[in-house]
Amino acid sequence: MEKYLNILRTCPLFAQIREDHLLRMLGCLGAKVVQFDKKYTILAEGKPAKYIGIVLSGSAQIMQMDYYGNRSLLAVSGPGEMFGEAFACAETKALPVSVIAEEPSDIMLIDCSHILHTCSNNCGFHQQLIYNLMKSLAVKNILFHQKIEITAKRSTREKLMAYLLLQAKKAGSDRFDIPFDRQELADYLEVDRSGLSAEISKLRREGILRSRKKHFELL
Amino acid sequence: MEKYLNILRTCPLFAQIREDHLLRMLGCLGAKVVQFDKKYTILAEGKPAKYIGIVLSGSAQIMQMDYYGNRSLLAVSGPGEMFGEAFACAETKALPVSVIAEEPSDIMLIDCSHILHTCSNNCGFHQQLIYNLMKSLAVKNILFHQKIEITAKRSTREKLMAYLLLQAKKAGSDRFDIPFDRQELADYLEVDRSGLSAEISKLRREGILRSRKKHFELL
DNA sequence: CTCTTTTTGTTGAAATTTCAACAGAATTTA
DNA sequence: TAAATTCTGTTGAAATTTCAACAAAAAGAG
Repeated sequence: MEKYLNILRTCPLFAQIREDHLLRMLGCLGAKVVQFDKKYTILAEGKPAKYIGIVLSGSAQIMQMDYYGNRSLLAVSGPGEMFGEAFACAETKALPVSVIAEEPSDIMLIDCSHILHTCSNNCGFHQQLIYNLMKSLAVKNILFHQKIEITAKRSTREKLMAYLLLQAKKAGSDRFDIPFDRQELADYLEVDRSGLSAEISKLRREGILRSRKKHFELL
Repeated sequence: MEKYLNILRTCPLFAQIREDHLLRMLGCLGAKVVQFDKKYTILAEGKPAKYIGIVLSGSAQIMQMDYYGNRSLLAVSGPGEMFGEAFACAETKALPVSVIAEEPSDIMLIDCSHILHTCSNNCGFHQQLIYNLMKSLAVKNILFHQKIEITAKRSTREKLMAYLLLQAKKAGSDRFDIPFDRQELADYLEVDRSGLSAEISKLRREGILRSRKKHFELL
């Protein structure tokens, strides 16, 4: 567990928690670490939503599929980031999403009820954890909000530009890499992949951007 | 303030708070009540996001507009429900949405920093409020999630049916009323109003539903 | 009750998206 | 390195959505 301390320190769930307390706390919470190979399912749709996941290495895609295979990519969590906490905190019966390892990943799983329902030795840590969860959930809300703002646009071009402008702003530069390949970007924007490729080419021809695979430059 | 107690009791922010403590707490939090006429702006896009709003009577629409007037309706809060808490809790600089009174409404506004940063007399209430906020944010996350699940569908018909099926499930009956008029439903589903009307007519002709204004019956 | 305003439904044309199929590039595997 | 697989860009046809304009219905105002 010690080898993960550096990454756990960056996890917002453990903000303001002293490092020497962290290890003991993990024991108290029953945290366990599981390794997943590329494309393996970390949490499966329909299963009880009891776990909070923390990416220790690799990355996790939160996705949803409808009855006829239309994939919707909701978010991607990288090292130090959490997933599943909204469903766990709301004590949802069945998970409406699947979480997939994008690459070989180490994932920490914590049974959320251990955080929500304070243990017998009413340690002050619980209060901090709940505060941290509240903060994280607020931020997640805002991320969802941004996704809605982007996908609410009516055309592929508008969605794409809204997304790229946001990425540029986040990167603080007109040159940046996105974390998606074409299919994933299409799934995130909720559009057709081939139409997305066509639109990117069009923007390139119009001199609005330059791009090569995951790298983009806005001109 | 007393006359609002009945509705405040139903607000998830005050879950598990004893009624006799509630009034004092509201004073401590600097809660104020403001009345808004129909279509008036309760919170304006771009302003600092410091307030949590609670609908005491009437209802509030959370909406967003892009540069060319495409409206997107994110959510509607009715009596006892909160709005703006995600932005306030995340301490967002500028509000990315506007909140509009759908009808004449009484709204309670609470400066969120009074909840987040515990006051000198470190009352146990703060802990409960933060726990309640955490729970509410988790639920809001799930609501956003449902909206994404609906609007991720590719056609007007699929979006509409996904929405109606969810409403039917929520109502526990195939006959139910929706809280939107046609334009609002179109704004929520992120589709064109006239196309939505046409689709509803088509579903009616196909014998899949019956509807009159805001009332729907799935057959 | 009448007049005005708002809401809803219809329509056809224009624009866009989706779909399916394929070819070339890039990457991975053996 | 060669072969196999995955990813990306292209294309044209079919399906859908948006847009604009209008008429009918319903709701609100005086």
